[in-house]
Amino acid sequence: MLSGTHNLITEKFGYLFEPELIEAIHSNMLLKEASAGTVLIEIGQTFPGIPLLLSGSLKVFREDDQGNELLLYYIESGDTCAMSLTFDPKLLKSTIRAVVEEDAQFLIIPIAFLDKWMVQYASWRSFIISSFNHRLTEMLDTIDSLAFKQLDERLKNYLSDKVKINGTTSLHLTHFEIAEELNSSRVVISRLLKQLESQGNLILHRNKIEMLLF
DNA sequence: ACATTAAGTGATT
DNA sequence: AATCACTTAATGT
Repeated sequence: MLSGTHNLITEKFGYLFEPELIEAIHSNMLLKEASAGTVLIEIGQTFPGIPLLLSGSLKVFREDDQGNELLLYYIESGDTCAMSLTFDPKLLKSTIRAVVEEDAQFLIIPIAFLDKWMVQYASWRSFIISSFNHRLTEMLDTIDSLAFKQLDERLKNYLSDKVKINGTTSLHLTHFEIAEELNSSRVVISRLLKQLESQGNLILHRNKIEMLLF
């Protein structure tokens, strides 16, 4: 009973879920791992179930009809993906793309249980509701970042998010990669970064940005 | 030494 | 803020 995965689940979710629920998760889940860069789900694909992230982090993208990517939010360990929380199996087509940011371990829980546990476990119900809440708040942040903030503000937010997510101030990124994620162009990003460098916020290297203030 | 790829820059829209 | 055209710098072969 005390397998490694069981402990892992208890460690991440034990403070939230009652033992019976942990037990139920344990006997119905699929444990998966994926390394950085792996595309977990593409737009239009069907979710096999809902994911619970145990370690690592994911980034979630939206894409417009011309194929432009836009970073929506990050998912960290202990989180689930609110976009996958549909109760109607017919609606389980993904409207987003999820890519592994840092090597990740996660559980897949078949959708059937999502519904069942909602009525069975109070802790599950509040977990689902609070992750909706959490995600909605975060989504509002990105919305007003898009609507009201200039690109240099978005870039600053992007960089400090990276520092937070990766737990390091030394970011291994090219200007081109940043431009893609913010849906801008490489030249513009280079100029803004140069500007931030001259303000003493960071130091630029090839393939690397050292963050000083963030 | 040469090729490739990342980053920097002035000019134009 | 984006794009073009070009330069310069870093890195791999």
